Amino acid sequence: MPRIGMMALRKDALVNATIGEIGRKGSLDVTMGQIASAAGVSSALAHHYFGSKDELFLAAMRAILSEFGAEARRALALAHTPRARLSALVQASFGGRNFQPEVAAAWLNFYVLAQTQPQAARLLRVYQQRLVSNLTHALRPLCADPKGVARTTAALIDGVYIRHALTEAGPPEPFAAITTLEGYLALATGHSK
Amino acid sequence: MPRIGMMALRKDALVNATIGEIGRKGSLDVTMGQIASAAGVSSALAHHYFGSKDELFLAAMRAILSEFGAEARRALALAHTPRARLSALVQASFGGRNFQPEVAAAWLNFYVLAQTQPQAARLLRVYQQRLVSNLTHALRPLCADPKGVARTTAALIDGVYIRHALTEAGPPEPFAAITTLEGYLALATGHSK
DNA sequence: GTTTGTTGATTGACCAGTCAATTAAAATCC
DNA sequence: GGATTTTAATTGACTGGTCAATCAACAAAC
Repeated sequence: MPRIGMMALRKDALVNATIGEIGRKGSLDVTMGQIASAAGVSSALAHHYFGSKDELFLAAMRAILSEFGAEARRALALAHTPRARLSALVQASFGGRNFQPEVAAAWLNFYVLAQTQPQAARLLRVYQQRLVSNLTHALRPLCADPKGVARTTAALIDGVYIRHALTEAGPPEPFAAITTLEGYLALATGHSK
Repeated sequence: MPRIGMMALRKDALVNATIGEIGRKGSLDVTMGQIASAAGVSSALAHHYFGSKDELFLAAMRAILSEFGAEARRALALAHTPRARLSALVQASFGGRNFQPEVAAAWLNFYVLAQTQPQAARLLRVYQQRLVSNLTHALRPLCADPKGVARTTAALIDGVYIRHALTEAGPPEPFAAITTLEGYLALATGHSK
């Protein structure tokens, strides 16, 4: 079996399995064994590659965060006006794999993890600061208090996102979430999408 | 030792200890032993009165929810205009024991519990529906889309609340939170506080 | 023959829930 | 009012099970 280059493959599979299992179970109370067998390997291998459960969780969190970051950058690149950049950020928050129920549930659990794990807290702070900073930048030409509106927008995104994670609806339904955010932004900037 | 009437006393102490320990630890990963000794009793007694850890958690959740409900009712009773009722609901959300860091942290964890425990999910749904319904009622004479604004307001409350729980600030600082909410409501209704 | 990948078996700790036993207040009876 | 029976309160000790982490060993590619 030992073809070389398995490491990256297995790490990926384990990270995805971690997100999946946390999402499915809706809790951080998943065992290394469950994660490992969801990834098709033994629990010993998960320890071999990640060292500890905490580090595996952090890796999963980093994966989600960087996936969101990539999506945000992609959407921002296509938007050429400040107003369009706002909508791009909203769409990135509520689109793609980021809005699938299991990922949303995992995200909620990472919020909890951040209360115990300093590293998780750091990751979350970076994400939040980047989002607020992006929003502020886009809002600067559009309203009088860009920073305040950006903070409110970020909080609203979190709130809507969490409500979505809780009402474990079957199919992801981002329209309502996006509409809510666009409604607020139209109000706060005076510019509709 | 067996003075009668201990039951209510001990149940209260255990429920408060549960909230306290979950808040302190920032996670549902607290043992019956920790909770019990924080309440000054043995873990066997906690089981004796509550039967299981799940039921103790549910009791703690009910305590938080009903405390919030009481505060909301009290604040609503003092408000005699729709606009004042809105502010009363905001103040109840961000005031009192409800906004103390440990309670906020516990609240966040109950969100997670609601993904596993059907009863916890039910409690949370009831709270959310009541809040949206109260907000809608107050908003009806103030704006064109009371239900939509109510839902947005509820999501914003959740988002702001959770950000507060995460940035484990030392002293509770409700002013910023209330200002954020009042800012949105002024925008959405055209009426400042 | 060395490196990389992989696992089964094991360990050590921890924990929810149970139980039998103990205490002393309260209720009932004479 | 004293004796005794019931009942509430309380705990220490125990159990069955779970799980993260370790380790020694094996397999196959290089």
